[in-house]
Amino acid sequence: MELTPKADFAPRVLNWFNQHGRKNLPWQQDKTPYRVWISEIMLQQTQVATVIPYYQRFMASFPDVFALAAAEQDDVLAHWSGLGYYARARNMHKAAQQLVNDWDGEFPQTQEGVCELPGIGRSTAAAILSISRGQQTAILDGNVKRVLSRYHAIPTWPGEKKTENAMWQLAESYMPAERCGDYTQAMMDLGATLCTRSKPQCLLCPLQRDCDGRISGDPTLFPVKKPKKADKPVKHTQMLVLISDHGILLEKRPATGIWGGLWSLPEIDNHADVALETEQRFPVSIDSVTPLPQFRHTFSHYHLEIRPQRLEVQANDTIGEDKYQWFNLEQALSLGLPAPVRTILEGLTL
DNA sequence: AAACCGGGGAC
DNA sequence: GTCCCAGGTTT
Repeated sequence: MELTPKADFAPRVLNWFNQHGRKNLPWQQDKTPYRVWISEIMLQQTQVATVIPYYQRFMASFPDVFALAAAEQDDVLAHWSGLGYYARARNMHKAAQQLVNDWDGEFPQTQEGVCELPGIGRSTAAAILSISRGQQTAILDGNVKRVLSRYHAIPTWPGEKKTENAMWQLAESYMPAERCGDYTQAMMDLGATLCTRSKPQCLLCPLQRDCDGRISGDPTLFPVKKPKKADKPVKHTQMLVLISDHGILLEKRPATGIWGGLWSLPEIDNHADVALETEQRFPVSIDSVTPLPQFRHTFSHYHLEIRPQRLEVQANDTIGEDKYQWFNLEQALSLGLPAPVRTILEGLTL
């Protein structure tokens, strides 16, 4: 995919930011890497209005990376309580300790370095470095993806690797050499306030005159939706867990096809009567039948709903066909088993 | 209920 | 490297 940058992009965005951008949010004062970092993590998951009080409480308790690193995890999580995504708070806490231990509490100077910290990827690293240090590193968050996919009427889903790569290239080519932090902030503001998912305000947009998405007549066609993955068909089966004095009965699968050559449990049609079918197929006498919990196993192109049935039986030590064999549980678990079969056997209490 | 979200982690 | 998930929110 090839996308050609257009002229005069950043100046228009920056000029719009001068007039309409937000400049008085708490994290826009004293823009240290630490303060910008915390704000970016909070803003990844939550809107500005909600974040503000959380941010202020957080900064009051953990004013710098040393305070955060020294804090108890429970205390950090308490300050996060209500924001959700607690893994991000745990990552932040871990990253703070990494910064103190490995970097004397200073953020690395390179994007790659910042990306080493847990919870910080390429885009968040770029936001931190551009806003706090004025470095020329481009972000590509949801806002920027929306702006770029509309401005260029990008016809493919941004989740595709090649689309995403092309968008990163565009993002970097538009990042100016001056006012890098303002530009990053401007792009986020543009996406959040004008170029919104629905009802974009094109008439107020500094990019309207050559925005291919607007010119197409319907900017909300972009970014194009994720292709509906024709949801996988669901198949159903019953697996027989025959248990006798000789162990558990396994069936060797044919060499080719699904689970080729593996030892599996005998299967019967989902609607078949378990006792009837079992007595027809196997020379056994059934003492009891117990349904085990049903569960789903997913393959690349379908789901398999498995209903395991446990049967206590009396039987001879051989079934009469080579492909069937009794194994004790330990032997069975040492075999090559399909994952769902292993799951069933591991959950068995004999 | 369906899309979306950045990063982590499995493969 | 690539794909998919966890754990949420917004539309």
